[in-house]
Amino acid sequence: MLPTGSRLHTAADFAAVLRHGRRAGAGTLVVHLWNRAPGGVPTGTARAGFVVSRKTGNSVVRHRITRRLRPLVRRHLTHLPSGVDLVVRALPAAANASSADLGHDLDAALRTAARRAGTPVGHGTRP
RNA sequence: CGAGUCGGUCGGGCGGCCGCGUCGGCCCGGGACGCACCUGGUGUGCGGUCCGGGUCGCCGAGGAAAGUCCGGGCUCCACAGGGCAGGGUGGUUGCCAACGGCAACCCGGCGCGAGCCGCGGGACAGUGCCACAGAGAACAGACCGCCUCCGCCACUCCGGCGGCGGAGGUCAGGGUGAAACGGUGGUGUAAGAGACCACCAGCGCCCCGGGUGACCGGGGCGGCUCGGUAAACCCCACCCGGAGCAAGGUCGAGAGCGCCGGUCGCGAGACCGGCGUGCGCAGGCGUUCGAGGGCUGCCCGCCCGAGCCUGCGGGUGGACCGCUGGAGUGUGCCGGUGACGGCACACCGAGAUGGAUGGUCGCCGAACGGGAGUGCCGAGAGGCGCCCGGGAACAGAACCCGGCUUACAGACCGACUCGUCCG
RNA sequence: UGGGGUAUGGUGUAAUUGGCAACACUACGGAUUCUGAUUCCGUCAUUCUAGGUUCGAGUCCUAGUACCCCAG
Repeated sequence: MLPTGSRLHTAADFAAVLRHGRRAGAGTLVVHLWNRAPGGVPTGTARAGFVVSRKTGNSVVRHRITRRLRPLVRRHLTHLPSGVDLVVRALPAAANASSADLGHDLDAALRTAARRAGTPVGHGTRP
């Protein structure tokens, strides 16, 4: 589990990011990126949340996807500017994707989303 | 050795790096509180408490955590009672907190057997249904056949015999069907038939014996045979309040309203702070005539009772408790055929909240697939061994238990049955 | 968490008390035509799965699978 300050907590948080954020997809997942404070007022650290639909698989499959995504997202979270919310939505194809696949797709999706949002995003150090 | 039955246990292991949650210890910082001290500052120290951070340590998914099919605990709402309706269960005796669960036994069916399977009460309380086929299907029926009698015709070795038609008798035989006035043998008869007899099967009643009981064994009598379906309606016996941890509780916030104080204003009033209550508007029904609620539906009766219902708008939508120590787990002894019960000792084994219990890498690794073949056993098939590949099933706590059902790669242990061979 | 519903040819729907699974469209094959369209004929079902009751199950019972809906 990510630290409390780095997580999205309520349905309203998720709805705001999915509604207003920039979207970018890559193979197994879709990334939504939204800056809560565009004026530049720092409102805390970057936060992240995960969405895995029931169509993806049963509970074991869904939980495994979240567990694999969590450390991948954690690496990016420290490089995101404060006030940025991130929602990672896993597609059914993620059910039988390895961690390397997910990490590759996450990097690509984050790059395009950040370019569209005009937010500078530092690259996570990937092996 | 092969084939199989039942019960039980486990359900990948080790390590490196990174990471998460609860609880506890230590350290640091902060908030309010209490106490103490003085140089009387919103100061310093101490104490417990709350929050945040760091660090160390313990522990951290399952046999089904699943489906949510039953039964309970817990919480709230309730509850004088009666009748009808509704739902559930269905051999007997036990076990259990309870159950639709479990055990043993009975009955029926299957299997050579160990064993397995069964919604397994009632069809003389009543109603309904039994298609098609078939002559006839529910207090049945004469199509073919068999037999008797009558009429006509033909043949005749004069004894009869055959054909057609009609009137009857008959269910033995054929054929239909899931099911056809019980089966075999005889007596009897024109031919037949429980019409009669013997044995057997089955039904009902009675008696004796065994068993707590379901039921079993034996004997006698009776009428002579009397279908199936209740997972069709139904009858009988027994059981059944409702909702659910988003239950429910504590604290905080809150719009509106009321009161008090302060500031501004000549004033109406506006703003700020504190306290209390817990919102406003519209419509309908109702407080003697009783709305509404009370074991869900209906009726009778009884009780509570001043609010209730609908629509529109607004506020809060936070934290904590409940939350894990329980019909708990393990071992031993005792009672019981067993389910289970009793006693003693030991142990604490997850508590998340967009939701932790992991991510990644390396090594070892069962099933399984392929190969070399002849190292060992064997007549052979094959087995053990060797090499390569391969890499672990079903599945994730969400208040907690007892079951049931369903999914599941495999491994191991115990008891037993059948077959073959050897002694 | 609680409750309800559906599943039948490729698709959309029928099937009285249990008794021959029906209709329309599509697809395919054939006929008609010089060739097409139209028309006509024919073919296409494990009634979601497994088990049971019954002589007999789409229908009744039990268990499961998939999908959909409602309330908080």
